[in-house]
Amino acid sequence: MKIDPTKNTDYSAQIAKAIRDAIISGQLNVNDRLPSEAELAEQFEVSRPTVREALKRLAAQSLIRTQRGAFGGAFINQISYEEAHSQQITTSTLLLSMNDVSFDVACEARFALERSCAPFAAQRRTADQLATMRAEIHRQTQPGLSDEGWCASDVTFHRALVESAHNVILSYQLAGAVEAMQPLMNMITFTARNREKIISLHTDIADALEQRNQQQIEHALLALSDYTKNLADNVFAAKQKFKADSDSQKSKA
Amino acid sequence: MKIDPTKNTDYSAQIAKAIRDAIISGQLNVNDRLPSEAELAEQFEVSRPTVREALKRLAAQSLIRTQRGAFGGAFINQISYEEAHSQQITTSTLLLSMNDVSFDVACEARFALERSCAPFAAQRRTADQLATMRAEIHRQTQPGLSDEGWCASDVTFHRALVESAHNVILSYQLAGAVEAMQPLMNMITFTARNREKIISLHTDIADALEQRNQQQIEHALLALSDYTKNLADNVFAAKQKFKADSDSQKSKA
DNA sequence: GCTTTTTTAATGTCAGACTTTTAATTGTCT
DNA sequence: AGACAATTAAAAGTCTGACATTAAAAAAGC
Repeated sequence: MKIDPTKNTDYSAQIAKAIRDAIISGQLNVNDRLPSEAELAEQFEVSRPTVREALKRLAAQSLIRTQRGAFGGAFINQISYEEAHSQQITTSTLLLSMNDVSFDVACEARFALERSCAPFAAQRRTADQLATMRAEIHRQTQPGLSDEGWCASDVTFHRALVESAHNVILSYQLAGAVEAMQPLMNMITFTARNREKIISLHTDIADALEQRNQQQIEHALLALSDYTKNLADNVFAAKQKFKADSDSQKSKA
Repeated sequence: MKIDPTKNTDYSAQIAKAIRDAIISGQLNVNDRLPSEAELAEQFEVSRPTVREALKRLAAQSLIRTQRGAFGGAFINQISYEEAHSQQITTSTLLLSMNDVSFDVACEARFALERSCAPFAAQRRTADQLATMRAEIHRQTQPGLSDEGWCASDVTFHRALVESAHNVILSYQLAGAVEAMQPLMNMITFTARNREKIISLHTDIADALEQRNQQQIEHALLALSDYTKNLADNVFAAKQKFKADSDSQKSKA
């Protein structure tokens, strides 16, 4: 592994790439120890701070972990679902917030993805997940529930649905997608009447799941998607109207 | 923004987190310039190398880009779909390779996710995507096609299907998931007869899409999933048998 | 007014030192 | 011999101060 001084990227970026490639290609295995920073510096013919910058880049992607002290060093990290998940959420959240994705598109994607676990959820759901969903529906009916509490309960409900498919990959992908879209979803405040409607759709989903009726789950999810989109459209239209009104007020004054 | 010297994490990690949080919460906007490394060092009361390590962590996540020269510095990066996509693939690929996920689970997830775009694909597909799919099917019928060529064509085919849903979020999420699972898929080598069957299923999908028949698309995808799972089971069973045979050979000798 | 040169402010890199942490080793006592 | 304490060494973490390289802005020259 060598670096190219003529390339116009940082040494630290090149070194990070070299090590990353070695990990991905399997030359370095989980829990292997990298050479010490001093040794790496010698190997790559750069200074220790440069090596350290490279290692920090890898640490930021959870590719390595470091340990101080004798027999410490940098070790190849076994990436866990949790870590991968949280990284994915950070990335997706930023992507959405920085590229002003329309609510409709996000909402459509969110429920479409969730729909993909319906056939397996219908087959494999356990009493456990069903109980969680019923409990969350009950929480949602409480009149004093705050907006944050409502949203949190919503996430728990939908996560239970996803989990009931009993497929770790699906759970990982969907949980990431759903959670990343949460900030967008939070832009809507739900009135008591809105909540009532959503609770009824949630109940439909839970009932369908209990009866292992795939089609009905999908149908309810689609309805939920449409209803949420509609709600959002109204919210944004109202905002637009408010803005227009205040503008005309200003021009009068 | 200050850091806590009593905490037992690195200063560079703490600084990176502080800046990351400021970006996510919207205190720092796209294309804003961070203070220079020297100024940050002063603000956080650490040395410049420490600040640099923090910045490299952020750069590894494409949260910032740096520019040299006068009036250069670190700027908040607008993360693009492409970048987010490639990051996601790296993460997911590593996750899969390090946690020996069973082929069945991955395969199931892959086609299930793809299924989620069926209703929109049926509605919104254009001649463009259909043409791409037909072209790839044609390529797949060529007898001299290598294994790599086959897989590449497969990816292009399925990506066209996903794109035909015309939903950027779905495209982003699905492309990431599908691509991450490609290494697993590549573990199977397809015989001429296998290919024939898959081509016929691909044709079913393209036909269904042309007729805008959602149900048929989903049906074909499910069939493809089952067929692929079956193939994989046979491949692994054969490997197992081979291993058992060679083991008994050894014990005889 | 346009081009060229100079300045300047920033990142990129280096060398060397010191601090802190941590595990292995060695030593000591029971 | 085994348990506990002191020592040692190797490693990351941090700091200081310097120099190299870039690139934009400002100044100089035409």
